[in-house]
Amino acid sequence: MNVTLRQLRAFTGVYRTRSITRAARELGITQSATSLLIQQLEVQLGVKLFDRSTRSVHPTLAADEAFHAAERMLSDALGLTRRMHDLAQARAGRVAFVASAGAASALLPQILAKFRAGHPEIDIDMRDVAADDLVPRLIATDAEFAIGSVEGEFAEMTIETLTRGRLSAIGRRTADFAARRSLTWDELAQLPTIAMRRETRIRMQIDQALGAQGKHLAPTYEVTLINTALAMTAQGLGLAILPATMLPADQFPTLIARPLVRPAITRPVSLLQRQGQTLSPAAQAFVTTARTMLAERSGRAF
Amino acid sequence: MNVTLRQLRAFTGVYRTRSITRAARELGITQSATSLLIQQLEVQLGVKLFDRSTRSVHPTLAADEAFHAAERMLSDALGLTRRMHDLAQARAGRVAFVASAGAASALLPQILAKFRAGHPEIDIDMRDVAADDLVPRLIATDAEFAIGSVEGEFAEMTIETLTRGRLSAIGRRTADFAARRSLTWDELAQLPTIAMRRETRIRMQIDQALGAQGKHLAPTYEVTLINTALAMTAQGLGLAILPATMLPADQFPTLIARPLVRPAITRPVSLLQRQGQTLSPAAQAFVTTARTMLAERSGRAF
DNA sequence: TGACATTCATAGGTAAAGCTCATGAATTGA
DNA sequence: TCAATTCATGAGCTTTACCTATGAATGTCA
Repeated sequence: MNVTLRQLRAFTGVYRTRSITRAARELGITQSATSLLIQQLEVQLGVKLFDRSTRSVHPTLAADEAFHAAERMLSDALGLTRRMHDLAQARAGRVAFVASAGAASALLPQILAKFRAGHPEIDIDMRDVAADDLVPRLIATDAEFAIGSVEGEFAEMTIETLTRGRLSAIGRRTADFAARRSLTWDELAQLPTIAMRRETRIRMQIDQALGAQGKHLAPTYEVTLINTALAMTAQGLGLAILPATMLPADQFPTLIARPLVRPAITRPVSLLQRQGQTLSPAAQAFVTTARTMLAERSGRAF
Repeated sequence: MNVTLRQLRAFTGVYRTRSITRAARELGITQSATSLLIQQLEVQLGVKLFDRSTRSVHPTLAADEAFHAAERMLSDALGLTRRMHDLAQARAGRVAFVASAGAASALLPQILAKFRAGHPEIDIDMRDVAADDLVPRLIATDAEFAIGSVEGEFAEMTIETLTRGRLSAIGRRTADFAARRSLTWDELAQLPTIAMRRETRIRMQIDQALGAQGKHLAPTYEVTLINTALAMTAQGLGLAILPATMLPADQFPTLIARPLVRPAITRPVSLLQRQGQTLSPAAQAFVTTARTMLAERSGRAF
């Protein structure tokens, strides 16, 4: 056998109280059990720890030395359990994840704000990357999950769609535009539009979906950055063609989104995890927050 | 229940080897026992520590954190047992004791040298005090024992006589003097003598013992320090009247001691301990050394 | 692709440990 | 001197710990 924390607890108790009986009361066990624990420890360590008469208990010099080590181990044990419980309840910890640039700019700020409010002690490490890098970065780094738009399947990955962003026309809140419930792509052809460049993921998906229907998008402006498109829209240069999820409402309060139909094109916002790896409690809490917020958002019409 | 060191040992084993089976082998228990220990620990801490499939074991982030704390506790435990075993075997530690000035100067140097040779890692704290202070200092300080000449009994003290120093005449190794086996006090009266002053313990004992026989000591010289007496003797000024134990043979190689008889007066060299207090292993070892060396010495004729 | 080997989890039984209760011995204090 | 307190010990019971055996899943190699 070996030294146990029980024995050390009994030992520090007796050392501090100078009494087996009192220590036993503290520990919630009987005096005889405590007596035995001390005897065991003495055998383990090969040292007499207390000079005991039938009436009194006096620590030896060895006990003086052992006391500090014992206290340290016990407080380590307590610290460990406390820390782990904090982690378990997401009162502490760290969330590291990957987010595609689009999600990071439009969706995540609100989620982060809400999560922080509920879990102020949790460190957040968000790595925003280009869409193509989402999965590679999740695989290669210590990120626990990824949020972004991906198509298809990946080996060793779980993919869960959190919400779908409908491809929408985003424009200023004019009476005319606000009255519309949706626009068709054909209607859009008559209007000045701002779309992403052909190299971007979003644009590629649009071209492909429209092409399948024999249609074709001829935007007035083509840009690389989402924010540029939105800023131009806010200036009244045209309607931005983007997933509604990519409109940060607080940043562009004058803009509203109306879904594009015929065909309706949707892009998933997905949560990716490594298969067989449980998320840390902190990450779980974060994902839960994200799920609920995005589910609410899905309920609303874009 | 609570976290146990067993569980932590299993945990660090599995963490390092990434395998329950291998860890079990290391620990010398079965795979199932190890599996259970990990499960228990997870329950205790409220955290999942490993992502386990039927084939593999991967530490979680919580495990990464817990690992360091666990290792520290285990190495503390090992350090504690090692340190205590060292203490137990007197391979380490500290001996604090009180010695009367006489013992400290004549008897203890050799004992210290021998002890140090056998126990080089033990710190020695010898407090040399006047004879009257021997017991008070033992009571008041953390000294574990005292060595010196005491008469009578003391409450709460164990007294063990290690050797007895016969009151002797100490003189130069002349053919004449060396031939003598002993001297009587009456013979001494004819010779030049060097004795301690009347205030000293030794002298008081001499005067008392002689007085009981109607005799009287009239020394040629009276000094306070033993060393002075010996130095004077070495110069041939007379015979020093001292316990034979107080002649450090190596310091005064020219001097020899011959017992004084009619009456023979002896002074004990005693070991004093607090009753009911066990000595530390280091102190025990020291006392053993002292006992054997002084016993040998008693065997020799002074 | 299918047989095999490896690995982890679980269940049942047994050995060991841990605890309580009861009792005894020593010491303190009234 | 008697009562009260305190520690140690032994008997008996309960809980824990462990091992063996077995099952389920997964990776491996022909």
